[in-house]
Amino acid sequence: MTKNNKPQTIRELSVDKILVAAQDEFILQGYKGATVQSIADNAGLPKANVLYYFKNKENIYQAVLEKTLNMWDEGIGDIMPEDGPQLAIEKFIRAKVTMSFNNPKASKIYAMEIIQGAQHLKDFARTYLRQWVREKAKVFQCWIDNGEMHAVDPVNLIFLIWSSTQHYADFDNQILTIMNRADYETDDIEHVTHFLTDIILRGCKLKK
Amino acid sequence: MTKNNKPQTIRELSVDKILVAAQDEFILQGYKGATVQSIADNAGLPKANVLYYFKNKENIYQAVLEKTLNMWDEGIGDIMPEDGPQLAIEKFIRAKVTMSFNNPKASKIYAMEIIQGAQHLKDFARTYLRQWVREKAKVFQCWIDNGEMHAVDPVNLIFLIWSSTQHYADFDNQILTIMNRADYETDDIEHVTHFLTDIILRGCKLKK
DNA sequence: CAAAAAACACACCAAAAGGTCAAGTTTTTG
DNA sequence: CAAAAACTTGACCTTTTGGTGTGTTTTTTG
Repeated sequence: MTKNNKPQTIRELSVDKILVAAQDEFILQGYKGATVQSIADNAGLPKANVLYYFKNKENIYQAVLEKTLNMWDEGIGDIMPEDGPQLAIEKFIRAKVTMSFNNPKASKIYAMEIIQGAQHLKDFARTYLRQWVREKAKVFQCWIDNGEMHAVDPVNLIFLIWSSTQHYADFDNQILTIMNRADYETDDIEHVTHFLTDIILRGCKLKK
Repeated sequence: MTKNNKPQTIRELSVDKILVAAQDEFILQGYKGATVQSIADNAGLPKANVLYYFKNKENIYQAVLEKTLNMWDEGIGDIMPEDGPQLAIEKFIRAKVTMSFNNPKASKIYAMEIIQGAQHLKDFARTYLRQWVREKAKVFQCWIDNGEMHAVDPVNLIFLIWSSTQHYADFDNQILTIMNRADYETDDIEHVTHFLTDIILRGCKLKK
């Protein structure tokens, strides 16, 4: 990972501005609805300049998707056999909740892509994900076989944790409306993490 | 509800064909990306004919949204005080899971609308939802106060049930890919319902 | 400091798409 | 059965938009 803190080239700086603007635009308008002009405006660049850095709209979107997937990958945490089921589940939930609150946009881009049939997602993402779930499900299965954990379907457990955590990112508008609030606050991360951990751990008989 | 079984007018027939085609198109392409031409093609009508029944694209989308919301409303089941927490939660989960499997498209349309900021949703829908959650949360709170149920945050419990059930509709592509299957089967409804009910009921200390 | 490379930006084009029109045809109705 | 109402449809217009071409300016480099 190139993580030079500040001294960015002019290219890196522009590309970054474009990607940030593009993410917003793609979320708000969808792939087809997003216009290069609008991305350019929000990035503070003329359209031709945007198309100087990215050959075409598809390329911009691919770059946004890639950035999103990297973020997902980094933020997912891990499920390690040595942690044991209780700690592993808690860590996993905490990682996902934190990511949902800190980076809702990444979650939304990804969600829309999947809902719409993953038309732009390369195969590697699909197979990679399947691999990931298989692997982690196996870890849960071990715990179950060892009697460290109640026998719940591991794959559906992963789905449950994904869905319940990502919901706070993808549906933030609806949640805030329902709770009659303008924005999330930092406390919310802890509160939601605690709520979900409590229910799911007890659901797995890992807590009284 | 006008539920004449067969003798539909030519108008009802055409409107229906258009709405079915439009739903698919809006899911696949998003609002801006959907084209009236494509909707017309999939409905088997010329474009001008589609625009004879609906003044413009926005109206088509509003009609699709309305149909979706009605479906949601009918399928949501209810949370009735007299059922008690255990039965009520089970009924609620079953209703939502069933709807997710039987009508994933409605869920997707709704999800996309919310993710994108509910730009086309009338206010009444937002306030209605808030009202609904408030009301049901109050029922849960009563059960908690009466000691019929462990003290879990009712609003987040509703979110948990929504998210975990709708996930099977919105992300069906991803789930099927991961499970290496082509389609859902009828058994899946029962399996998922049982899985979620089991974990969530135990999470609420309503089951051993 | 000059030449080369990178970045910038105006003007333009062709295709796509929303929507209108007007002239038809079919169905309903009195 | 005739008039009216409902429906159908190809042609057309206008706006939007992705993308290009060309020339200019800025930055880097030897």
